[in-house]
Amino acid sequence: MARRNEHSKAQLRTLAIAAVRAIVAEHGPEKLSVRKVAERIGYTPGMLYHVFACLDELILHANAETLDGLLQRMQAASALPPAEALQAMAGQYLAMAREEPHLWQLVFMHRMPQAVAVPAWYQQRTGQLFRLVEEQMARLSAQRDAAAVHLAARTLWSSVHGISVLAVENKLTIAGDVDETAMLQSLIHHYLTSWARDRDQERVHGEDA
Amino acid sequence: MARRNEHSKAQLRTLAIAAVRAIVAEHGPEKLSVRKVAERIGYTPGMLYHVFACLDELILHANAETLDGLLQRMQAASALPPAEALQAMAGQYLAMAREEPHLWQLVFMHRMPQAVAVPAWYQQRTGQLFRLVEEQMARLSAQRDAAAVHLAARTLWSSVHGISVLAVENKLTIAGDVDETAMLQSLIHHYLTSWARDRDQERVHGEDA
DNA sequence: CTCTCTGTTGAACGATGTTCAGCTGTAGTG
DNA sequence: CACTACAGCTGAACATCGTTCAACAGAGAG
Repeated sequence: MARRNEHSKAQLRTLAIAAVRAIVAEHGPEKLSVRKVAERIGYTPGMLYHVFACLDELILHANAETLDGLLQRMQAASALPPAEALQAMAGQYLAMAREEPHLWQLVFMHRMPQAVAVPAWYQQRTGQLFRLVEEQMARLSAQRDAAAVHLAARTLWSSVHGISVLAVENKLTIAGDVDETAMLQSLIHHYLTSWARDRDQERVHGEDA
Repeated sequence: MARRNEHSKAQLRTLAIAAVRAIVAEHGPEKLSVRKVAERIGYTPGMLYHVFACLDELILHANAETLDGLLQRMQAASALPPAEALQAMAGQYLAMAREEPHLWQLVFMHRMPQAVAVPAWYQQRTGQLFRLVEEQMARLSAQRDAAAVHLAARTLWSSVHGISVLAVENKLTIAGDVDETAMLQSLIHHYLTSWARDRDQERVHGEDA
């Protein structure tokens, strides 16, 4: 039974990643297991450890594909005028989260085991997401310095993230329906309106009205 | 060895919840297990199932205490002028997340098993958090209708949540340091500035600049 | 045709959440 | 004070999990 040589190492990786995504998309992240992945691609669990260091690495690769999908859709929106582009990007984030809630739950919930750093190839993806937002913020207010754009982009995108997480996990349905799309629009509209107007915001702290 | 009767059911619950919080605070959420909780309070794992339905219920109670702590600190801030109050509330959120990162990770990461609803007594807590924010938003713009306040409060607090989650999980340290306090201040300042000014925002969608 | 090497297996390990028959102390009854 | 009945708790068991690794078997080289 050993030494089948039906697939190359690269093929096995691709197969395994696809299996992870299929299992999670169909049955949710909590049903994912090494054994189920192996069974789905017709191998034994042990094999996966010749191709991935551990389950976390496999999950990270599956999540990278999800992020790549978002990156693509965000890039498609980046040609619009900045405020519209950011609205569209956030809309794509929410749309993807609604289309494949389980795959996004996998992205959100996954944590590296105890102080083990996220690999560079993965950080590069999340970095790119922020960069796309930064680009639009810079277009919106050209005279702002890089640090201000950096801060504002992270602020805005973390906020979009927060709304999307709670939406995907149905933690907003408490006490009446909420329209997540309206929340994202409200967030971006108001944040950008004030941010673009006010050039010295980084020195302003919350005093009084 | 059976039938010790040293503690009442209520005492056992309190002991177990405290044990969960101690284990998580010391070693992180991933080190939590029914067996460790039982060992810490000098009982066997089986006992816990006479007092809680499952591990998730125990975790939910531990998380409720964390939320209660935040509620208290937020309530203390609610006497300030609205904009300051919201800044202070968000500051408390971040402060608590930094003081007890592991306990907050437990709050953030916990999911109910597959479409099982969060119990009412827990939803009440998260509802209260939103309500405290709503109150301040209402104070800020009295002529806004309830639906607009509802939406804005959820938008703002979900955003605060997003920034705090990413801060606790160190997912913002990608490509240079970020000051989460500055992010929260920026978010609240700009969102409120525009929201309080613009009374017809709910009909405004992201058109062009 | 044989040897070597390597891809793959399958069994094992320790850990997890959860269940439950059964034991053993405590409380109530006579 | 003895006895019974019940309830609190145990401890072993089950199924599952990620991970490891000795051993095997098939492909390619000679």
